This record gives sequence, structure tokens and C-alpha cells, in this order.
Amino acid sequence: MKFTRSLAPNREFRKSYAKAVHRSGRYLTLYDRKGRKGQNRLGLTVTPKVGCAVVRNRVRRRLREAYRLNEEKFRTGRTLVIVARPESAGATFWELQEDLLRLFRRMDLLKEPEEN
RNA sequence: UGAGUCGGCCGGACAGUCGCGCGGCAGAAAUACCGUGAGGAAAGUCCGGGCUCCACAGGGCAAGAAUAACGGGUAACGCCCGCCGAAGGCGACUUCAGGACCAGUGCAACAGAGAUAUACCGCCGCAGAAUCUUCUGCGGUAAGGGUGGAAAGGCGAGGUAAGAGCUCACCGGCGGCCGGGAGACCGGUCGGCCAUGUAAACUCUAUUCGGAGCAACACCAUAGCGGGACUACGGGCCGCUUUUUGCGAGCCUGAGGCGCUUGCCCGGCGCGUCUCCAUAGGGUGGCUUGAGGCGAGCAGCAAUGUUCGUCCCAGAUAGAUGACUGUUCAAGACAGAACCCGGCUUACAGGCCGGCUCACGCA
RNA sequence: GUGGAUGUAGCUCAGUUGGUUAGAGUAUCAGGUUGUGGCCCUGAGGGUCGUCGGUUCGAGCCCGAUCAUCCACC
Repeated sequence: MKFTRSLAPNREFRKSYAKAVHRSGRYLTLYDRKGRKGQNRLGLTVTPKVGCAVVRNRVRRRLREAYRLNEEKFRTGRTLVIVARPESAGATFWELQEDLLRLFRRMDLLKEPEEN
């Protein structure tokens, strides 16, 4: 992905859970805090509560795809963690994407029109 | 044709756009091109190995765990094949933790007269009373009744006052002999003894088992707590000092010690100018060519072995296969590699192929 | 990857040599008590003992498989 690196160490996830601003949608919970300038860092969390390995993989891949397709619309310089809630196991790609965009809009993470 | 049984196989396909891991090549890099990219169970982690490290000279005792007819296969197994025995099915076939309660111990509630030993009813004999539907006492008896999962092995005959392995034939268990088989075992014959069930009750017999696991382990660079040993060190004593503390070339002592080796004992190894243990996070290797796949031939009833040819088929490290659209069909189940294999178990929409059995019909 | 624990009434738990009817507290319902309610007293109902199979005459208990939940360590 162009503007984004994946988030690796466990302590970064812990920091996000502890300090970041978060919002929940129907299928997802989004954590947001400051990051490096010019690029985003993205972490995906899909816990065993969501389902078995196949279901977790599918949810994770769909979330990454939904993020990738809309990446250009987002502000940069953030550290984001997306947590999949158990309801996301039965959601289609379109439902996940819609939920993700709604969360970004509510947390004011979309670029302003004139910034483009 | 229908019903059944056993075994094997497949697990959507194609096209387009965007996107991802690894490898190759080019490049300083961005990147471009080509190749390749989850399963039959990848799962549960129930067994067995390879591999790595520790201990390697291991030994003894104790404890623990696993397995259980026999023969074979295998690197090995608790797996597989064949076969024996038992149980079920008309049959194909299926199922079986299938050693030993004649080594010892424990348990068997309730019911029942009685549960490893018994006389409640009944039957028979004798004696007495009564005198004609019998009663009482003593003795014999496990054929019959009822209880139970199980009642002195079952059944028939002889026998008897009535009965009884009391005697006999057959069957079951044990032992001897003979024959068949590679063996479990099968068949025959003789003999006494024994005779409930339960070892998924303790136990006994035989066989097997060192410990840990790729987050193993090796290497590289970084931060860095603590312990131990040599010495000019430690410990004890003594002296100085008001005590703590500190000091002393004073005297004595020191391979004891620490770490590893499962519980104990013996034994062993490592450590000495460094070494051991523990912690935090990072990088590289381990990392995929292997008891490998596919196709033929040969040996074998089979599991399997062997020879030849041919192929290279995921190696990530927060973890690569996704998103959307279209066409098509029988409308897509269970489900995702994390060091690697051999099995077992469990989950699974639908479909295909083959062997065999039974029933009915036709020729 | 390794190891362990627990599933019993709506809830929290008992249940030992395997033995007749599986119990307690709480909750629910009914009755009593009270002017009414609570507390209290009496009684009743409520169980595929997680699931499947096996051993046994007999299984909540023993054995095997399986499902679910939880925990620990590296």
C-alpha cells in the first residue's frame, strides 16, 4: 500500500488500546492516535471470538482490501488499529466497507475536498 | 430392477480489472517481466519417528506410564495386512482393551431360606401324639417352588426310602499323549482334579519407555540484574576502635564450591582470568530434496518391498490466495501450512468408479 | 508448542469402596402470618447428571472418544 505500513510489535497495539481515541460501529472498532508524518500505520486485530481460522482470515483480508481501496481518501500521519467485532464474521465486503467509511467520517479522518 | 455391504477417487471450472508472499533476472532505487503459491483432513494433539540440544560410560533401587491371542509389514508404533477365537447378520460382511479370578486380596446393594455357603416351603425315613384333611420332634435330601445378573456346571440315563457327579455317556475348564499347522489353534484319546461373576477392582505375568522441544538449537550485534571461582580473595579467631563500620602484610582454615544429569544412591561432565544463570528487544541460519510425488515392471493372498524412468511441487514472521464483474454446471460442504514425516480420531454439500451379497423378474 | 482443571435444578455448589428413591442453599409458585408489603413459617414443582459408546447384574461415579468453557508456562 502506498501510504501505509503495517503495525508490528505488541506494545504498539497496547499503546493504542490504552491511549487512542476509539469509536465502534456495527462490525468494527477503530482506534486512532498520532503517528509519523506523511504515512499511516495500520494494525488489524481479529480475535478468536470472531470465528475459526478461515473466518478470521477472510475478515482480515476484506478489511485490508476495504482500507486499500479507499486509502487515498484518508488523512495521513495517523496510527490506526481496526478491531473486528464478532458480528463481522457474517458481514459481506460491502457492509464492512460501509462501516469502515462511516467510522472514518465520524472521527474526521477523511481529507477535506480542497486538500485534494 | 430394488435393497445392502466393502473399497477407492473428486472436493467447482473459465475469463477480465485491481491487489499480495516467495524465487529468478535487470537496476542505485522506485519498478518492470517471467515462474510459482494451503488440505484430505492443513484440525484435534491421541500415538510413533526423524531432527536439535542436555546427559552420554552409565549402573542400581524405587516409583510411574503404556501395550496385551498368533504370524507378518514398517524407521517405529498403541498403526496396517493376514489369520485364529468369540459375538452379531439369511448373506456379502461387521464388531471385539482378546493375557491371568485353579497365586493372593477385595466387592456382589435390594430381593431371597441361602451369595461361596444355605433346609423357608416341599419330598423321604424313624419316633411320639392324635385317630383317619393330621400335628410335634429328630434325621436325610438341592429333583421341584419362589428371589436374583448369577443358586453348586448343563442335559439324559442308571440308581434310591427320597435324592444327589453317587455312577455312566456327551458338552465346558485343566493336565498328559498322538496327529495337522509357521504359530495362535484345530482334531482325537486318556486321566484325575477343579467348578459363580468382576482384573475399564487392587494385583500378578510378559514386553516397551532417559529428558525436553524449532519459542528446540547455532551464530551476529546491543542493553544489562545477580551468583560463583583464582589472587592481593572468602570464612573464623585475635588486636585497635564507644557501637555500627573501618583498619591490620597477625594466626588458623579452604577444592570444599557452583551448575547440569527426573525421585534417591553411586558415578560422570563442565567451570578457573573468566564463567554460570536470568531478563529485554532485534537480525541471520535452522526452512524445506523428502522413510518425496507420478508412471510402469517384478515378488507377495495382502500390508508392503524392490528395480527402472521421470518431476521439483508454499516457506510466511502480525504472518502471503483477496475484492468486484461476467459466463457455465449437478449451485460449491468441512475448512487455512508455521520444522518435517508415518498413523489414529473427528468434521464434511454433492458427485463418480469398482468388487461382492440378498430378493424378484426375464433369457 | 507443552501441561492442567471443570461441565449435576433458572443460578451457586454437594454427591467414595459403583447399589434401591440424585441432595443443599437461592430463585419460582401456592398456602399461612400481617391492616398491606417485606422478614419469617409450611408445602409443591423443577434434572436427557455436556454428548456418544463401552465395561458391569447395575454407571453421576470406572474406561475410551468427542464437544464446550477456563487457566498456567515457554
